[in-house]
Amino acid sequence: MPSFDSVWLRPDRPARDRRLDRDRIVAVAVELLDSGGHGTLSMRRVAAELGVTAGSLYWYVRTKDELLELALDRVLGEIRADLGEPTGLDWRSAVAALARSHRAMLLRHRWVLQELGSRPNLGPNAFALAETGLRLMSRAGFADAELDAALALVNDHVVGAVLAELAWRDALAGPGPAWNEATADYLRKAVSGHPLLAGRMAASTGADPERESERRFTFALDCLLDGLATRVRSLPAHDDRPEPAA
Amino acid sequence: MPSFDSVWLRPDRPARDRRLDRDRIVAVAVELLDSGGHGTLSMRRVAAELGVTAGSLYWYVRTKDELLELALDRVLGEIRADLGEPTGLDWRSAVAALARSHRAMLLRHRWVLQELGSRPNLGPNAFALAETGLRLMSRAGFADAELDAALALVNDHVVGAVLAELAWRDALAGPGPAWNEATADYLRKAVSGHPLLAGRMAASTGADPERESERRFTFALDCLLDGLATRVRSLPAHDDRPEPAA
DNA sequence: ACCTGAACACCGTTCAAGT
DNA sequence: ACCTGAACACCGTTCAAGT
Repeated sequence: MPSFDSVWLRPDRPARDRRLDRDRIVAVAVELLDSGGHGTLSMRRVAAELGVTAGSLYWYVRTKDELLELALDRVLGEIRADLGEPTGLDWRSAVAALARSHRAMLLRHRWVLQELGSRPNLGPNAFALAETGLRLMSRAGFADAELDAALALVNDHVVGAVLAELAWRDALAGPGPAWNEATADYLRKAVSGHPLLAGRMAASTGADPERESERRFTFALDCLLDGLATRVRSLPAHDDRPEPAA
Repeated sequence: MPSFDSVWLRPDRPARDRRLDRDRIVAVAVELLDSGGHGTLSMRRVAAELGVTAGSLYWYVRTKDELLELALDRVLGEIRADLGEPTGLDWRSAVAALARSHRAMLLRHRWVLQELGSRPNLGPNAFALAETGLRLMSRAGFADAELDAALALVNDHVVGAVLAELAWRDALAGPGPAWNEATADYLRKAVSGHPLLAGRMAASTGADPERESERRFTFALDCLLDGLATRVRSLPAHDDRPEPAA
């Protein structure tokens, strides 16, 4: 157990005569991650991109892991926070819009999912995003323990769905140049004992994977919101003042 | 784009006078991953554990990534496949049992989630698991496009929920020795503009995180199954013969 | 205060050479 | 056929020394 000493406890150093700051470093890191995933991110490469030596980064950031933490929070800021304010949308539409914005961000930055599971997320944008979600669920009529359970239901599904989507995206792009005869043979044999799976695979070959993903996401979202809706009517309409502290 | 040349296309070499095989290598890899995550898995370490040099592993496995693929499929085999056979359970209970078994595996092997998103999963246990899930959903009354959408809904939620759970597990263990005053200060300030979040955090301090996770998982599962149930009655009861091929 | 340059202890992977 | 041993091209991180 490392002693609890998060990046968020140590603010950026005040500017003086230097050539670096956290902001520029994080920007380069996000760029590298976007361009080629974790494989293309190294301290040496970030430094090179900034015209500097690797060691100098450690003046601003304690470890590579901290840099990833900062990068994660930065892209979390891309999710629509305006949905927290009253928008005139009914709660289902608002929750769906937040989920779609969340999903879009995860698809833009494919490396983010690897980060989400590895540590608690203590950046300001993470907190702001959570509050936005809680606001929507609160307006929907949830409170107390059900408030975060309802939000988690939607958030967790977005994350899980995009994870699966990313894993299969390239493969489902269909018989590209990489699909040789041996691959087809293996797949045939692998599903031979699995009739339902074979049926689904046959039915989905040739389908546009992007549209397919959209369809599934919409189906899932509808299911989730239906499930939530049955639990909502028991509660009176609820405004978004803070709950009394415990 | 690497040409498509999965591990699953190249069977293990026939046994002769050798000291290694895929099985032993994968077993050691899983052990190392379980004990300390990705950080403790290296080709050199696996080799050392087997009394061998790193280079020799490459006789059985093309890359470290392939080794991870094999390790993933191995632990996928720990999920209850017996639920695919008729059990006498109603479909909700059967789906719930599969989801719980899935979740338990992910919690036992915390490194698995990192693998799930990184590539399509072509191992035999992955296919068998998919067929099991499809069987349950088919018995529930789903067919065609809704068959895999329904399964994905449940699977994706399990994955997303465990991801979030693992991220927060240690932190929510509460004010351990690592929680110094600075951390508390930071958290207070960070949630100060977020009343709903502050309320939830206050309400959850001191709660047993394991029980809390269980509660949320159950809530979510109930929601999902309710959502699915409303879509199921329109279809006649359905046996699990293969669908006609396309 | 900020950055360099060199070093340390690791990696994954390749490949001649041994048996 | 199977494994060794050395090498290559990288890593993250540390730290004296420079400015």
